[in-house]
Amino acid sequence: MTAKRDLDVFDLKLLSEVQKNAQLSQGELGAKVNLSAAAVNRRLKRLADEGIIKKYVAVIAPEALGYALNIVAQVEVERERIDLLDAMKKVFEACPQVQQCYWVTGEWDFVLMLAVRDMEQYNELTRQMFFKNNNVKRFKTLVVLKHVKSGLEVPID
Amino acid sequence: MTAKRDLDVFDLKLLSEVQKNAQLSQGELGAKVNLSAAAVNRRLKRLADEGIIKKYVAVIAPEALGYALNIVAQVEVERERIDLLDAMKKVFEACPQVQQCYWVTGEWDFVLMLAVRDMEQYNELTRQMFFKNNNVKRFKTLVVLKHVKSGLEVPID
DNA sequence: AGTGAAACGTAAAGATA
DNA sequence: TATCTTTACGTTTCACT
Repeated sequence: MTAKRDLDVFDLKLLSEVQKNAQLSQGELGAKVNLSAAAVNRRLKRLADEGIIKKYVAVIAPEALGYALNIVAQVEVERERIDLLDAMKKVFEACPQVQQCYWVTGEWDFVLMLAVRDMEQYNELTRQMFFKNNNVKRFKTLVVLKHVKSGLEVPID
Repeated sequence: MTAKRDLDVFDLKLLSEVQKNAQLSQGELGAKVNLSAAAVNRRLKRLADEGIIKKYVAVIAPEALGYALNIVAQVEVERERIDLLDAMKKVFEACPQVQQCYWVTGEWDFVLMLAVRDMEQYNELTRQMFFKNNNVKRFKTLVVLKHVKSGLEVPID
């Protein structure tokens, strides 16, 4: 998260590759982008040091762990007092079943993506996070029928 | 995606670690879960072979590439004919700015998470994907003010 | 032309699988 | 033990004097 440098075409190609697949060796990456393994190593290290590569993670199949159900929940709050909002964010953030939570403008205040075992677990979570919280004015549930696309890949032009 | 085996406590701990940080060496992972590096190696390989670990990826800071704006778009379709839906899915899937797309029940048919450079790019995308498509009945835009939480981590009990 | 910074490739050393 | 990563070293390029 340090300097603001311009990324050249090698950096962009490397980022494009590793955000799709971080398992290639630096030698293999080098072959793809026309650089030596050492150059790849230096560039990846630099990109990580600068915070451009935030982390490396394994992506797990949720079904394998019994988390086959995804739900989009939209939440409107009663009052937009900053301390109340912060308290809600903390609750959402701390809940392992909340994979993603966005604070948004528009008709709703929060959009959450949840991964749950089943409807019963979702009902329980709504009780905990929504009904119990008297700053939640209303919420709406959208059940995911199918993942058309899911990832965190950033477009690289 | 082969066998359906029961995951033991070591597997679960390993999955929990690598989905947060896939950069630890197998030796370091072993120290965390009380296993030898070789055992960690065998287990990770097996988890990958079984499709439980789907892939390893680098997570990139979108701002570093000029993608500082996220938008949740909700779409309702005109007709739920399967061929029309499939055509829409293909369009959403193929668009690099669409990070995630879910087919859902309820008030809307699709929920999309977009990463765009600016509002202008979003407007352009709505023209391409929504206005041009006469199976899109209506859509609603929620602009993300803040990422409270974002990831693909599966809860591990 | 001369100097310094940045980045490369090769190759050896060190760490990991 | 084989492979991959990291570092050291000498070389190239380029911007600026």
